[in-house]
Amino acid sequence: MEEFLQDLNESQQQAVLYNEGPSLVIAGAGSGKTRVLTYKIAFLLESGYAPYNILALTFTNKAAREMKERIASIVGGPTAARLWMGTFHSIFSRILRVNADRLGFTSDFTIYDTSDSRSLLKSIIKEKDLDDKIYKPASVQAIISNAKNALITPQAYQVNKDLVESDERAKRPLIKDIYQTYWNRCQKAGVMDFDDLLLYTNILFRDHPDVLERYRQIFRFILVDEYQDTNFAQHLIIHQLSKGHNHICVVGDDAQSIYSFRGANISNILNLKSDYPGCKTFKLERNYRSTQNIVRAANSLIDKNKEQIRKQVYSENAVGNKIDVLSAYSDFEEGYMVANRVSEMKRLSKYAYNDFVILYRTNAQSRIFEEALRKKNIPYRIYGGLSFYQRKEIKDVIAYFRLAINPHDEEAIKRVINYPARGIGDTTLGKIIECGIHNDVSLWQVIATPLEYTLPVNNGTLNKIQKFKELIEEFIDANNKMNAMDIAELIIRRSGIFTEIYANRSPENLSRQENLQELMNGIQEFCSLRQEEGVEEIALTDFLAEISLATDQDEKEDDDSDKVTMMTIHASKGLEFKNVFVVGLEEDLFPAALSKNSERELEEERRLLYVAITRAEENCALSYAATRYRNGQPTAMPPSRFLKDIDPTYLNMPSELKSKQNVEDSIYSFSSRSLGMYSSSRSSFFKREEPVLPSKKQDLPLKSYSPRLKRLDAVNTSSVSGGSVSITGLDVGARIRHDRFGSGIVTEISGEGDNRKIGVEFEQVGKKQLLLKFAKFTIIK
DNA sequence: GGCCGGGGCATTTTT
DNA sequence: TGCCCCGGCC
Repeated sequence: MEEFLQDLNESQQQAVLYNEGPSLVIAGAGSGKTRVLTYKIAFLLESGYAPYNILALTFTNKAAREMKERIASIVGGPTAARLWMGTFHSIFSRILRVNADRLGFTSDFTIYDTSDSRSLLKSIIKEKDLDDKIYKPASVQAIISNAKNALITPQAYQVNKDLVESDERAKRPLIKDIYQTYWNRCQKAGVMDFDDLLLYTNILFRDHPDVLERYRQIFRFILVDEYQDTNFAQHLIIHQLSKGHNHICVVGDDAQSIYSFRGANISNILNLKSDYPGCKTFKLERNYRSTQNIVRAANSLIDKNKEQIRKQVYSENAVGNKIDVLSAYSDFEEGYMVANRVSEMKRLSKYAYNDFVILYRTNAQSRIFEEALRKKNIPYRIYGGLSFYQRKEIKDVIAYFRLAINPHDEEAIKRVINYPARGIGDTTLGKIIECGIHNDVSLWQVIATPLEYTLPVNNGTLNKIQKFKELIEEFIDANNKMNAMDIAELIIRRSGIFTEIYANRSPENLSRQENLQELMNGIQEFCSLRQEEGVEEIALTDFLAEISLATDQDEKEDDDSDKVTMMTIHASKGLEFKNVFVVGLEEDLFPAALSKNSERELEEERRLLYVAITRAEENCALSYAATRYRNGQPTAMPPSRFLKDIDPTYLNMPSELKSKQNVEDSIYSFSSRSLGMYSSSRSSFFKREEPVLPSKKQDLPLKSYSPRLKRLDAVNTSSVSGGSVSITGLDVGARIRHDRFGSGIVTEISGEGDNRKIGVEFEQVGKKQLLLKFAKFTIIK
């Protein structure tokens, strides 16, 4: 440990060593926050805490994975693996599964992602004959999500005057009913959405003190990363768990709180002291990332925010260049200026394309930079877009997986009841849904026993439904007997998806085939990882539990080619680049027009720019355009007010801005749904009488899975090599090249027909099993 | 079921 | 200006 401490500066050391009571570590940008967190955990382990007594929460899978790896390198893999480390959602979904019976769920509940819940809301709105122009699914979803994050159940919502009146004012009085219906439907279907995972955890702890007490005993030390991004539900879970021992350390930076629109509440960190009396604050103020000019410029900007914890972030790196402010006539020209600068800088210095990032406020801005870079032959990559698990073909397969585990899952049923086409169209589905609502049962119950619920369909349809039911039952049955890999295969084959997707070699199908292959590789990798950890039988449930909470946010590690990066500022949090371009610094774009309603949101926009600037290690440039195509129209754009917020000492201003003051001193109007709207019900949450949910007796042992699925490739490459057709010349000893795994030697061949697989010893990645049906590789000799 | 065209729309998106 | 969704049509 001694030698580790030498890696830390004074304030980092203090933060690591103080563990007697609650502490808050304010970690300025680039101040070595992760290092403190990892060393602190290592230190706790050394001071006698068992790994399974430490709970360490992060917001992203990626952060959890990285921290786990770093801790493993200090204390060893097996110890690190026993830590309770993961995202809020993954850790508490594990806890919910173990205690599901207390909440009227089974441990097999499935998880709705954002699009599932939106789709359910859509159908509810339709069923209620409401106008979806007024009850926009997305807005309704946001309102419900906010309510859940504030721990307001439908019952509580209905009696909450503020909320009900606010909805009435907005001419949407029925939101409370939609919420109630949505809630009931999720229960019937045995599913939870992302927000439910946190809300039900709170309900579990509130209504079952014995459970809370048990976890208080287990989690003897709690650490939370990125605390500025916690919402009320998360805050309360932590508060409940740490009550008593108060061994809690939260790390964060209020200046980097940029997710309030997702429910994050900056006051959680600002007011931490009142929640944890005696809380010690440590400030990590030395920035190791950026030049002095960049740090000072960023400081001068964030200084304009009222709501913040004051700190003195400083750098002892070189003074560095001033921040360039680039003024363009048009968005078009802005693209060219940036592209030109990239090539100039690359030519004049030793920079690689990887050293550059273009950060924008909205995804729509990327186009123009793409064009400009392409014209100059500058390679680039764009982050954001459809994640792997959101691709249609993947969602389809996963819907079947979900049904094998939880056939009541409504959205999964809707998705695949007629995919591949089996003659159960919208009309029939509509009847099934109606019948389910009428009898207060799940769709699956109607499908399983249509006669019992007098489903009004003809015999032909009844037959088709029967077939579908048998199919799903086959999967359920198989799921009880087979491991993840085998059942995944079975599902893909028996559902008809295989036939569908491998029917022809159209480009779309080829891409689907690749994605399907990728999914199988993902399961494969998941299984082999788990096997390495000594788990023999890997159930599909475990895989599903993992990927339901996986997003594709992780960066593309296997693409190490030299490219300029483009992404939104939000996506850039936590990353660093030598050279940063922050583009589109214009009023109504950055700050966004909608954020000008309130000072709060404006401050968040300012923090967003702070985050953007502090990504830079060596150079930073801010650009704006005087005109920009917006909604088809060329629009005059005044420069962003934020340009005035930065101390000009650290800027190279264009002469134009120096002379005339066209940054308007605008009058903002404050309005509408302020952040306080949910506050009235919050504090009383733990006292409120809630209808106790019916409980079912079912107890499952805690499954010990460690979430770490290696990232799947989300990018469509167009290379295709047919391994699925002919396998002549493929024998033990043959040398093959695989798209992903590189080259290797075939060491064994096994299985028959569709099950035929080969074992390959790859040079880079070691031994892998490949299903011939799916594997794409070429035989080299 | 798939294709086409019109209309509405257009912040950010850790799980 | 583009994109996405829906409705109408084959």
